[in-house]
Amino acid sequence: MARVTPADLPVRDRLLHAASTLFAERGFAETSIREIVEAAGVTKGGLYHYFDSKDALLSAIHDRMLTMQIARMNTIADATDLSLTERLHAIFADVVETSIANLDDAMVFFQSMHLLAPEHQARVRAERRRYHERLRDLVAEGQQTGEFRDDIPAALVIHYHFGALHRLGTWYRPDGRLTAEQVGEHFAELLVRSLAPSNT
Amino acid sequence: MARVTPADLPVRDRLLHAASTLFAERGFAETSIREIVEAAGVTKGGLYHYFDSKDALLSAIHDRMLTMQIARMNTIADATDLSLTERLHAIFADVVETSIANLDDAMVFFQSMHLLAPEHQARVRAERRRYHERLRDLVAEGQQTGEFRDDIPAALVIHYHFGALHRLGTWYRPDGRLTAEQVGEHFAELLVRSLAPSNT
Amino acid sequence: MARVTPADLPVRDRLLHAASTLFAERGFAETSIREIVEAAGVTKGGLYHYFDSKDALLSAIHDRMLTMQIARMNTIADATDLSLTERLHAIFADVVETSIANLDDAMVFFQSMHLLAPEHQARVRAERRRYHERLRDLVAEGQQTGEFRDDIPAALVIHYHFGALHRLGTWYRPDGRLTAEQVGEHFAELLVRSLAPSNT
Amino acid sequence: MARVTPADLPVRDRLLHAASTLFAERGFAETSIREIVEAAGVTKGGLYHYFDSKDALLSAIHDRMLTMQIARMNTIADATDLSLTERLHAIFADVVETSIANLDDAMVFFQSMHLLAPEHQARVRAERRRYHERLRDLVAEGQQTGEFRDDIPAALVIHYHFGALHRLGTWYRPDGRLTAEQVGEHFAELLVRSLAPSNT
DNA sequence: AATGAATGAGTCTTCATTCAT
DNA sequence: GATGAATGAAGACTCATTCAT
Repeated sequence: MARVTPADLPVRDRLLHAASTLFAERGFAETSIREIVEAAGVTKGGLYHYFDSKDALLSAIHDRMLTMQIARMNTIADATDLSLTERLHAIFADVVETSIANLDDAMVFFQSMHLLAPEHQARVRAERRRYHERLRDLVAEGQQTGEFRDDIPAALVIHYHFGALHRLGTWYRPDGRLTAEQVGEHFAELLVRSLAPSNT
Repeated sequence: MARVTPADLPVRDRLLHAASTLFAERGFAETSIREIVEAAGVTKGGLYHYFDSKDALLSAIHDRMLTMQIARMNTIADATDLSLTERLHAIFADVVETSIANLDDAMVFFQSMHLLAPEHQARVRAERRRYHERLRDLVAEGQQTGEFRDDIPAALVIHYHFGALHRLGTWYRPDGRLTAEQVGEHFAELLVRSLAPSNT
Repeated sequence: MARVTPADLPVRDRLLHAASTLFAERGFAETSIREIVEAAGVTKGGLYHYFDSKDALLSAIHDRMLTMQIARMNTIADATDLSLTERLHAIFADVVETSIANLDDAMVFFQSMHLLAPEHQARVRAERRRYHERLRDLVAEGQQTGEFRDDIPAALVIHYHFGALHRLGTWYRPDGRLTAEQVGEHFAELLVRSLAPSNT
Repeated sequence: MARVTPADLPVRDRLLHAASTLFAERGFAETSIREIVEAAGVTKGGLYHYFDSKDALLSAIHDRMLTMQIARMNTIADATDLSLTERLHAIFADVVETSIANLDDAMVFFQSMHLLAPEHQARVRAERRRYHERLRDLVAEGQQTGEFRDDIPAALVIHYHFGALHRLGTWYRPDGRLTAEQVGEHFAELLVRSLAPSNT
């Protein structure tokens, strides 16, 4: 009877919350529909009333994250009154903070893209690619202006630093020493410093 | 009848190779024993003659990677004639290169530690922790000597940069523009530069 | 498509009936889940909707018998207006009759206690032991009053006569010469006569 | 490496001994060939050199018991210088003692006749039937002479008392209070007393 | 005589999903 | 909107047996 999910939320949200928690904890394939409905305090039939399939649950979690991340990134990237360094710093610190704030969703998002149903996966991958490309372009722009070192391909730089983000869930603990803000600040610092042109 | 695995290897090696490829491609849970034995050109019973369980297959892959990585890292870390920067650079470039050289094994290793059978997992995690701690200590040492910036916790620095390593498999393609050596060099460069003390 | 089981019973009962028949006929280990569901006219998934495992099916059959036998025995044993001889006679005749009336269940019960899951087995054995002890005490009491011969240990006497009961299924045929009542009467007669004190 | 079987016996006997012990302990179906060869300190191929199949092992155990029991019973039954009561007493005491002396074989013999391969089973059943019929005839003869009560069918009497024999293995312990001789004596006593004509 | 690698049919069980109510 | 009984395909694993050496 243990309810890991707030009982006052609408049924659909309870299901999403339970699914996100369980997928993050043990993985998508290792979580059964039975476990999700039990955690959400709903029956099997109930789940299928709101979601077409187990895949649909996963898709919903992805959509939620993707929409939010794209919007926030674009907002900051559009702030042309800031330097490229400042914008990269702000974007990365922000995505780290919001990922920690929604750690279950974020980990599901980062680690199970390949499990999405093919057609949904294509869409998510496309939007994700655009996200990365926009960041890559910021880096490339800085490399042309001399603000950033230019001896490392911009795309690789983005891959590199987003790797760190994707693994947050394996070591970050909300009750640990560091706040989300601090981690965001540290990560962003490492990112921009790694792009500093050599002194010579 | 499609054989994705060299037919001249001993059966046990064919199985390990097939398992590694498939686990890396679609994940452990998403790969069935049937798929593995078909890829290896062996029967189901044959697999269970060499491995006690699907978990044992995963464990064998982990052991192979773990042993190699620890040995290589220690060798370089012990080279006290090199500066800390040089050693960190060499270690990271090396682990990147060897991970790319054994990309399937490496991705399985990095992404499915949590799926290992409990007792095996404990052992792997312990050795992995020692590995990280040794690297963290190198960073901390450099922070004390002033060789590295000291405003970011050493442990977080290690988590950060190994995140990039863990995600290699999601974007690196052997037939792409960059060789393993180049990626190793770039990654190591980003790592050591990110630790450069501020100029002020 | 051969249905050996009444089609009008609830699914759970059909499964129990089919399992009992097959376990009695060929043994627990020699009966497959597939055979049970085919005999019950149900699908495999259906069985697992009602029973957690093949063991659970066996346990359910045991519980049914155990509960009935204990209740009936206690009722008769409590009838202190009857002599010990009369009570032993009545108890044994009754258990023989009810075992024949539920011959499949009874044979499964008597012959496969050792196959029960450990924790269930412990409970069943404990209750069975109390059952035997109560009967043994009736015999011992009669040995002290002189109603029964006292040159043979009471516990051995019970083991002896219940052996006969346990093997009923190997020779009794409902369509044979003897009714359940007759067998019960004969068995009880042999039991009480074997306890008669010697004439000297 | 635990060898439960005397190492100095010929291989064939080691295998029979190991099989008998394991079949008696956990049942035929629950014992695997692997367990037998490990207990006997032999390889799988070795077993199949001496026995055609798992069934053949079981058959060999049955043959051993059957041959012995028939011979001993006939010897005593032929002793026409003894009364029917004396002969029945002697036969039953003897079969109890020899069953205890070879308890594993005996339990396998009594409890797994139905698992024999069909053609072997037919032969064993036929011989077993003759064995029972000869005993039944002794009882019937005594019923005609008035030495035994005649209100209970002779065949049922035999079924009854051999039931006790078949269950010996479930409660008899070699290290318990009673010797094989004592149990044989007690059992035979219960048998002949149960056949005593009524006093009236 | 003996080995042990290899087979393949068969076992129990899980699970996402459907549908009559 | 919601239930939960029922489905059937698929899963990991076991095991008696064979056969080249």
